[in-house]
Amino acid sequence: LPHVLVRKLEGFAELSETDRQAIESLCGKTRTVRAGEDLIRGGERPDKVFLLLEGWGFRYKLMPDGQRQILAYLIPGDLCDIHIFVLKRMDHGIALLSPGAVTTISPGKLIEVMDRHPRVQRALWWSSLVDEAILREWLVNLGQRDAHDSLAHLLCEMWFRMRAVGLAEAGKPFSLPLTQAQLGDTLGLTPVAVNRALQRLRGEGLISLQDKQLTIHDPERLAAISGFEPNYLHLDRNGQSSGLERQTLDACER
Amino acid sequence: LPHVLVRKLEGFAELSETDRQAIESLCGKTRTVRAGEDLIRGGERPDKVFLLLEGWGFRYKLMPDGQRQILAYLIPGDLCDIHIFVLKRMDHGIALLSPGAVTTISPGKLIEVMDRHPRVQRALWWSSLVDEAILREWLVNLGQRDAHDSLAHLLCEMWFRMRAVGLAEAGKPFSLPLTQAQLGDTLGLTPVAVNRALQRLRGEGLISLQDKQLTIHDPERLAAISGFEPNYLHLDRNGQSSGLERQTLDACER
DNA sequence: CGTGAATTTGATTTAGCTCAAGCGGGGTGG
DNA sequence: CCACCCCGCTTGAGCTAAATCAAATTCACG
Repeated sequence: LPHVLVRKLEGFAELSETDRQAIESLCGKTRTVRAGEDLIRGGERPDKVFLLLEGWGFRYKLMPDGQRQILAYLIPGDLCDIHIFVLKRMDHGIALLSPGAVTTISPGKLIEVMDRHPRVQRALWWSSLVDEAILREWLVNLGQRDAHDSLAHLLCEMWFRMRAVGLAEAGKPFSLPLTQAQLGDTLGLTPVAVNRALQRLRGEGLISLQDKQLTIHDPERLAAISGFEPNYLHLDRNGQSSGLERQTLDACER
Repeated sequence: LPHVLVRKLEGFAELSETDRQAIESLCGKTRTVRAGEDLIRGGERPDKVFLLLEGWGFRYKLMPDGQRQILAYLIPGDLCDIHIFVLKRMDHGIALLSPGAVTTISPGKLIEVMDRHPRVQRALWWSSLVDEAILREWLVNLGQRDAHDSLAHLLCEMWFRMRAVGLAEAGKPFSLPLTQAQLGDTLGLTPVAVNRALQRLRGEGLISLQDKQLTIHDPERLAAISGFEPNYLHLDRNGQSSGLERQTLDACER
């Protein structure tokens, strides 16, 4: 089975066999994690990088009144995160939504691999740029779109992301292990607003969602109503993931 | 006069004299930019990096209906941006809010300097982590805080950022060249909601804002009501900006 | 089975939107 | 030099999407 991180990074850069081996050598022992378990909490000093192997995770911030804002979803292959170990303390927490598995990577080893394998470094860099682009698009969701449209947009995004790592295909249902309350914490809505928006999407024949399995019946229409433009995910390299400009690539290569 | 980018990066890492010279050598000829002028538009292929020398800039996305979401503010010393030249096309635009000046940096030269000056590279990396952290905090603003609190939070943030580059000091007014409509595009509010929230902040004796000059009369109270916690800006290195953990620093140093 | 969590539905309230009108000041052109 | 105009700010009066409150129903799991 192809390593989940290799698969993800191959979406961002062409990797050699030794690149692939280097990536695989990063991983330590895997650890299973219960649903809801924190990998790290806001304010803690991170000393290792987690790689999510199975299940979904999420970044979050807690408000003094107990409200929660979800800042990102992590799916298999995502690092949590490549670079935060540079900073003294986490400014947010990371937890699992569903039971899953992670492996830990030591910062030192990661830096070593990045030094020796520029293509890997570039792929990691790229991937963190995509994370930032997603954050910007979520800002648009919260700032400009109403409940119905922002939910539609989020579902489109998750479908594209899952497809990019081989966990979803056109026309088939895929796993979306989120409660309506968690969707609400993502979009700044109450659970009841999420419920009604979901009803409407179902009524419009756009999606089915039951038992945490989401089916998107009409991706084009769903994208159209929500203004979803997949370019921000930078996934257009050979139809999958975005390519580098040649000159920049060469420059990076030294 | 100390170079604006040097000053900013010194907030993130201790730099040697040669580091400082390398940074200054990056800059080409400066160009003045009119208020409202685009540096780059969404969808374009970036081929250079801009460094903002004077004035305020902002990142934005346009909606099909003409609505605008502001994604970030850029103040003197900010790069727009260090790394986006890796990606094929901009997924957002960058423009100036006020008349200003920029200089352009070639990607190749930047990569060369980063290779030769690891401390500079780390400072740039750090600074992009802070940008991401700001994005996360804005998400909390839009998702969880009401108009009054999110406006208060944003004003706190801008005060801290301006202070960190020496453009504001405690008790004194500083330049905030934003219209109420632009504040609205930032916080997902209409201009009239912004106006009323500003009135209330003024009425509470927290701020004065006239002629684009903002005075914060009671920073503690303003921070308290909005739940502002400056740690996400990672500015605590010797009271200014956050320090690296020793071991990580050494690891990065190779 | 039973219990707590997740979903659904309904009724009411409200923060912020929309629409609209007035005001002030700075820049432009006659 | 003045008149005009445009833009940003302010204020007022409804309106509406989503919040809040509440309860019923279904579901997952021990």
